Amino acid sequence: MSSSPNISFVLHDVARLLRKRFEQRSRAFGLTRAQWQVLACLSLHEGIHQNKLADLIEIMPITFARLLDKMQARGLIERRPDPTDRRAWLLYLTPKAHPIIEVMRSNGRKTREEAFTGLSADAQRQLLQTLCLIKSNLLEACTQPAVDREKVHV
Amino acid sequence: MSSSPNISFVLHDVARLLRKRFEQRSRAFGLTRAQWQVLACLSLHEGIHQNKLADLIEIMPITFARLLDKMQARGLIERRPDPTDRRAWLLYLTPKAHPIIEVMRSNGRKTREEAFTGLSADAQRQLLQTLCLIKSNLLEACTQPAVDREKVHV
DNA sequence: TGATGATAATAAGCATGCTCACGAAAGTTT
DNA sequence: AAACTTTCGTGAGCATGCTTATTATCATCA
Repeated sequence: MSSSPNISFVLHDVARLLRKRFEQRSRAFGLTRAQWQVLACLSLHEGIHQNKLADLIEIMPITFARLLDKMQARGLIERRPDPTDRRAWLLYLTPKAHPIIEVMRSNGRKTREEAFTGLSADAQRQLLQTLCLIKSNLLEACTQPAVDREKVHV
Repeated sequence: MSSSPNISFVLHDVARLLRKRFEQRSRAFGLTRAQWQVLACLSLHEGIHQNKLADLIEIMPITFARLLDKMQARGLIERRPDPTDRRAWLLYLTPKAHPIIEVMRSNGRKTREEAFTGLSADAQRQLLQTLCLIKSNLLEACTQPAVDREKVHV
C-alpha cells in the first residue's frame, strides 16, 4: 500500500477534492456540486418527471427530493403537478436559474482545467472511457446481492 | 453532455458507487469505507498521532475525530495519551480489529474485481497513474484562493 | 517570566449520500 | 368492483464530508 496506493481510495480522494475545489469557487453563489449537476441536467430536459431525473443522475429518489426542496426554496427550480398523474411532479428551471448556469459552467471548466493540468487530450479521453466502463460495471454489480461468488451457484 | 458525459461527474459517480458496493458487502460487519480506510492505514502505522493520521488520509481533523469516536465506541481502536503532549492522542488497533481487517481486505479486493472487470492490468496502472496526477493537481489547487486567474497577476 | 502565537482536538451546523419505512395514487388481476 | 401489486414522493435516521469557531496546551520571543 505504501509502495502503490490503492486505486479505490485515490479515486475517492479525487472525487472529494474535485467537489471541494468546485465549491470553493462557487461559494459566492451558494451552489453546491450536486445542485449544479441538477441544474445542468435539467437545462437539457425541462419538464421531466422528478423520478426520471433522479434516474438520470443516478441518485436515490429521497436524496433527490431533498436536494430539490432546497433548490425550490432558493427559487432555482419549480415543481409543477403532472396533470395525468397526481403522484408526480414535473420539473422546470426558473428564469433566475439561467444566468447562474452560465457562471457554474464556467466554474466547472476552470476546475477541470486545474485538475487535468499535465494530462494530454488523449489521456483525458482514455480516462473518461475507463471511468465509464467502471461505472457500468458497478451499476451492474450494485443490483446483485453482495455475497461471495464462491458460495453461489447460479 | 448527452454526447460526452462530463468527466468530473462520472468520476464522482464511480467513487460513490465504489463506496456503495463496498458497503453492501461489509454491512454484516457494520464497517464503512471510511472506517476501513482508517483501519488499513493504522495497521501500517500503529502508535501514530491522531493529527498525523488525519494528514495521511487527507481529511479534516474534525471529520477524523468523529470517525474515531465511533470506532472507539465499537472497540476497534484505542486512543492513548501522548506522554509528551497533553493535547495529543496516539492511536492503536485493538486485538478485536485484526481479524476484521482481513475480512475487509478481502471485501475490498472483491469490490475492485467487480469494478475493474474488462480492464487490462496496463489500463489499471494507467488509471492509477492518471488519478495520482489529478489528485496532486487538486491538492495544490485547493491551497490557493479560488479566484479567476484572469483577474490575478502573480 | 509573561505575553503572543501556533497547534491538537473538538463543537456546532450544514450538505449529500444511503437504508428502511410509509402513505397516496395508479395499474393489474380476478 | 375489489383486492393485490407497483410506483411516486417523502419522513426518519445515520455516516461522512466540509467550514467556522473554541478550548487547552505547547512553543517562542520579548
